[in-house]
Amino acid sequence: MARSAHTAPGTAGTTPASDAGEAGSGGLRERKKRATRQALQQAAVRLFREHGPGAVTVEDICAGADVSPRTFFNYFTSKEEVLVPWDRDTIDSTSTRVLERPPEEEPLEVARAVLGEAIGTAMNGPTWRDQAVVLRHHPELIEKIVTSFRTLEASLAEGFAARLGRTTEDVYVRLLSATTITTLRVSVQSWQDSESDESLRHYLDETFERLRQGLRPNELG
Amino acid sequence: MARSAHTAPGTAGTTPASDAGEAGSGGLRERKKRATRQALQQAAVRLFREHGPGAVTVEDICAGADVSPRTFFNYFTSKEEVLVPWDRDTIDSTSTRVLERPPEEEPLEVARAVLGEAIGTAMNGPTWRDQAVVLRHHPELIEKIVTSFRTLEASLAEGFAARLGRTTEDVYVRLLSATTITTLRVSVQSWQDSESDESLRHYLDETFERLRQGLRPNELG
DNA sequence: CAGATCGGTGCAGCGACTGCAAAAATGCAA
DNA sequence: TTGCATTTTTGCAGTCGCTGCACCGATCTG
Repeated sequence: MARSAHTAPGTAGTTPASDAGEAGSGGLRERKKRATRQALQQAAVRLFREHGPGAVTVEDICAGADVSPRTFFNYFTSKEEVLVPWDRDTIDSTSTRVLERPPEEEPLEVARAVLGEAIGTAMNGPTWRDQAVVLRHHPELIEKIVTSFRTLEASLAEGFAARLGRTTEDVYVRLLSATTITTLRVSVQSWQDSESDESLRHYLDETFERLRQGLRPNELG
Repeated sequence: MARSAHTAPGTAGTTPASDAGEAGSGGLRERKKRATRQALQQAAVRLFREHGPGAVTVEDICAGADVSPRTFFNYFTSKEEVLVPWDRDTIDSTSTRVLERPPEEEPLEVARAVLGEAIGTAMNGPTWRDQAVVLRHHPELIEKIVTSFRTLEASLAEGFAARLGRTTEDVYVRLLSATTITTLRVSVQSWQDSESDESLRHYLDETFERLRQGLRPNELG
């Protein structure tokens, strides 16, 4: 979510001098918070996968994670938010990653690279596989987490605005950000639906190449 | 909504031999249903605009439309669905409109024409202006009606699949449908946000031209 | 160890949304 | 007009997502 309504126990200040690493850094509180969040997410995704999201209540999830139902909403603003594949760090770093790409690189190429990284990071998360299964079997849920796509889009737009010397309200910046995020969505979905074992990379390459050619119906498949 | 969960009093069978016109055609039932639906929508949009969507309950809306609260959900599946700018007819006809475009026309051009018609129809609706105001002041609500964009996208995809001799699962068909819907969204939003009195048509032309050029950062603005 | 801070919890409540079955409105034909 | 079938409206009761608030206990800081 863009700006969460809660005090959002997790997000206030990043740990001081935190190595961008992964180990159990930070104080005891930090670690416990991470543990709680992860427990909730894993319990939720597992239950979603087993019984279908509609049949799982927040109460069930919290029972599975061994916390109070009230606590769930200290971490997620909605039941379905546990399915969001990228975390705040990924989203925030997106705008700077756009800036760090080689200056001569074309915008489309920048987007492909940066979004490729983002989804790659997501795929390394502990719940990616289950999240993907759930979303594939219940495509309606994608609508519920569309907000997370928009925050990524916004971060991307920030990066492009800075990179191109324009504003985030600029039509070209908006169009670029919005269509490439959409392209990411299409790529992931096509990849998930495919029986073949083509890599996601393959789909990303195809879709972005199509975009680059102005969506003309030409040669390939 | 794609398939509404309800018996959906409105949608079962279109009036037999209904002229695609607009007058109060059909039997008494048909007319009353249309009236009820419109009363609900107008009351809702007006209240949303006056007090903000968060401060308006379904009960309020139904009081304004003089029907039982239960009835609201016979017509809309969620409170926010009253903000959807296109109706079922528009969505359904989209796929055939795609097929009816001149055969030599390029896909992008087809999309621009068909979506331009769709949004044009929407703008002629009695609640368009207020809907636009509400959505402009409360962009979060767009997420709530994203499903309606997806149904339009699906209809578009059907048309392109037929037109191009491919399937709706084809990556190119998906990409084409998804990105052009996104482009429509960007155009409308930019148009709404602009102070100038450029026509929506102007924004549609610019964004689709950008798309056609492979989203390259060139000359213009 | 004392006080400040912060996450976890219970509670009480609002409001969206649903299924069900009775009631009212409408359509149709005798 | 009357009777019957069909469709829409309504009330009711209930589930569940989600929130504000106030309290408690764990953690941190000095």
